[in-house]
Amino acid sequence: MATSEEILAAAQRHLNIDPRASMAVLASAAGVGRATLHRHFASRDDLLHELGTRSLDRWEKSLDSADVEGAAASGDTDLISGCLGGLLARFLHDSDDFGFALTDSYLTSADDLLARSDALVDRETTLYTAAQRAGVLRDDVPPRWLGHAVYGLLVAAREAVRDGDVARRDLDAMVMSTFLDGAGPR
Amino acid sequence: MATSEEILAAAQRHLNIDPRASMAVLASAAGVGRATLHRHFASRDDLLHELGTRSLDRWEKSLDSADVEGAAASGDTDLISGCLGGLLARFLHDSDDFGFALTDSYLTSADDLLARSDALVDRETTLYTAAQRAGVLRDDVPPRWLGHAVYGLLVAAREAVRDGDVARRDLDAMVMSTFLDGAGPR
DNA sequence: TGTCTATGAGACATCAATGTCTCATTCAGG
DNA sequence: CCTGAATGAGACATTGATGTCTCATAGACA
Repeated sequence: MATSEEILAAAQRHLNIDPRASMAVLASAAGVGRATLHRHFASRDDLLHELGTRSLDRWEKSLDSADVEGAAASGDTDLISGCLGGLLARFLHDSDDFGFALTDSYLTSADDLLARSDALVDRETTLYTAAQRAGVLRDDVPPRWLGHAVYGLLVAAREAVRDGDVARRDLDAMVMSTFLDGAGPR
Repeated sequence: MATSEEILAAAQRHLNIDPRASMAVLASAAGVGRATLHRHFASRDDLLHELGTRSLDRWEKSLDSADVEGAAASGDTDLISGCLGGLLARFLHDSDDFGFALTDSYLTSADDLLARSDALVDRETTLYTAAQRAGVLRDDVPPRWLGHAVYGLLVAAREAVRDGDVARRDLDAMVMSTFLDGAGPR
């Protein structure tokens, strides 16, 4: 008996390969009849919305776990620095599961998801701003650009692993180092 | 009388907003009847394939104009450095028009486009490898990772401008500086 | 064993998009 | 003013996906 969780997990896994998979494909990917899939999720939008929500849940949880607000308020260099590193590692870990959500336009389609996403961006921006003040990140660029850069590197990391150009175990350090120090000579 | 060029331009423009636009939508976006659109491009795949080809043409042209092979072969620090800067500026310029091709799965769908893309990646990797040897880029990461990082920053740049977080005129310098020096303190 | 629930298979209607075709109109060039 | 080519509007058949529904069955549990 397949639970909704198992179906979601299978759908997630398969959408990472083919983001446009039909309900029929997703059903068989979950080893479940199409009717059963519809019993768990009335429509494709329902399914996508649930996955989008969980993706945002992860994101939010990462911000919580890293105690973004605490680090930002402290103004402490080491604390902020560690917070950034932890956050990036969490993001990379999450993108293993929810990578497809990075570039696909699910989040853009639903207003409520979009609103939540904006709120999370704001929380994250708080940290970048504090990091700039504390001298952990450069302050000659808009803090939001730093957020975009992190996002871009997550996309890059996903593709790099997918293409086999970088081993997963090297990823965290490589992305963090590229983000902080860039690609210029050591 | 709309030329194929005008139709392609309109389609390109509109696909940057809505990558899933139907033929009917693309036709009216071009100010043209649906039948006329089909007279110019027999199928949607035809249209997408043509746009994908032109996107790759631009990419290839950028590599040509920057004389990637020449710079790589020279081994000269300044030459390679200038080549990299020029290349990045061209990429950013191209992404104004072909940005949708960055994340959408058109290139992945057609084998011939994919093959061309791979070949261009190889050419680009040549430059990164040479840049590492010449001390222009760090050599403690795989050269292909540098390619992915550039790609990721292009995606980031596109979103940053789209969201109004970075002015277009600041983009070239910001992306280049972020790529080379990272986000760490100045 | 008997019952009850969830399931899979599949039929069915619907819908949106695609690609083809026809026909009347328009418009440029002779 | 003609003529002919290109166009727009729209009809049409087809396809693929969606969502609903029915029914027989397998399996859990009393």
